[in-house]
Amino acid sequence: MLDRHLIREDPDRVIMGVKSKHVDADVDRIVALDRELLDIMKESEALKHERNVKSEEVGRKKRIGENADELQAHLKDVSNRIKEFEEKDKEISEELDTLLLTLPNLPHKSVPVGKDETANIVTKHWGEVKEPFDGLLPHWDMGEKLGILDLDGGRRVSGRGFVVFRGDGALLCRALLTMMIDIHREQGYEEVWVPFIVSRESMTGTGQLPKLEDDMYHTEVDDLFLIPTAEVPVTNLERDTTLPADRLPIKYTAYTPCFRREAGSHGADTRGLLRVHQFDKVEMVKFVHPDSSYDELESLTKDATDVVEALDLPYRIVELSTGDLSFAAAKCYDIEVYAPGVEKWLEVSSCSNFESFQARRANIRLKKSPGEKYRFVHTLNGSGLALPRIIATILEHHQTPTGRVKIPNRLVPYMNGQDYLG
RNA sequence: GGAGAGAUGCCAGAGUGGUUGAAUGGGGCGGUCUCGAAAACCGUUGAGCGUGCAAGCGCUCCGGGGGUUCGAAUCCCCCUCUCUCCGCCA
Repeated sequence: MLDRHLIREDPDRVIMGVKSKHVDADVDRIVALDRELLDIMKESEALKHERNVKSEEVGRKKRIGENADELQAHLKDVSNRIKEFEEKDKEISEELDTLLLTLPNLPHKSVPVGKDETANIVTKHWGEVKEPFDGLLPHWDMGEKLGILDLDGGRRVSGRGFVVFRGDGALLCRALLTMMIDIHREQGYEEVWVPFIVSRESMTGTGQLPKLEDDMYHTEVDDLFLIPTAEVPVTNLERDTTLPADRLPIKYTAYTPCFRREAGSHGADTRGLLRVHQFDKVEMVKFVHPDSSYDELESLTKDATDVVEALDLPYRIVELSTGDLSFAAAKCYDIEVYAPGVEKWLEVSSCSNFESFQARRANIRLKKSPGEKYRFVHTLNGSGLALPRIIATILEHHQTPTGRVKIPNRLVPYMNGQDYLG
């Protein structure tokens, strides 16, 4: 949600921002409704003032036994007019609120302007991209060969886009999750374990709804949603709270499965582990003081890349352009690892600053000191990391010409001491 | 799923139609006292919106929504949540 003052005072900036994200939203209509609402409010407040003052007079007269019939009749009329204004107010507010939810966050001024991902900027490279050797298998073949990945099993149980890990593959999942969480705990995050199914309010609070409803798994009878990311339950942990500045930053990390219908995405990029309907992920979420959120974004990104480095995987950081930025984000870095089997950079983490966009929707305020104007905290989150593509990359990057897969040193203790698969 | 009880300010807890935005206590903050601290005493302490350079003024908010009334924290209806008991169950 954007600040109504901003929309009121600088509609051009909002229009430009919305356009740069390729979102179709009627800002002019919003500005007009906002104005209309203000006018209604002023008139109706004047009437309410009259009602309050004169009602008190009625009370006073009655107490001393005076007749107040005439005054009461007049006030009846005032009350009816107030009611009319309130009906109008309600009608317009509803339309305005609906429209406000369709407005995306505005990109930060540092974000490269561009129409899509071709305008993204690579800001950092780390590690050596591996030249594919003869016989290097893509992860789906390697996984099946090692007996740790069962794509048919997933299909049989749930359908296309679901996978099963077996034996050391399942162990690898647990090992990765535990290692990641341990790293984040060392970095100062509190580990939380949260519900995987959430209410409509929570989905709206972080901005998935109303826009992305088709991408969610939804339980009809209870109107609950399977989470697409831990961002949703963890950010909503602080919904409707006021946080004192000295408690910030608050840093949470959580493992959750993630459920995505991925409506409409089929084809080349969906093979093997590249795009699945259910996957596991460790997430970091931060609630920070609005003045320091961009510093916090840098450290969040660093916290995510620490994990990639612990896994000895080459990566690059991509700064997303305005056209590639998600609905709620003001700025975002993607972390991509290179998988030599599929010869692709795979996105394994998105680290975003949402500024006050989510906090305003979810009503997460900053406790103000006396005399200060009230503000919302800033929220950020980043994956640290998403499992399937990390596993795919491990199976490809750490694959040896002898047909085995080397376990990164840091992960070995979590694999019960095992240093190779196969 | 059934029965009952409840939801008030940072917390506890009064308040059943007319100076109640809200008693009282605790906590927080400021002060007096003290070398300092504690104790004691005094003062202060909710939020949002609108308007204004500001001081201020106005409106709204006692879980949420609707209703009755000149006037509602207080009366009526619906919903949500919490607690207790019963049932069911991993």
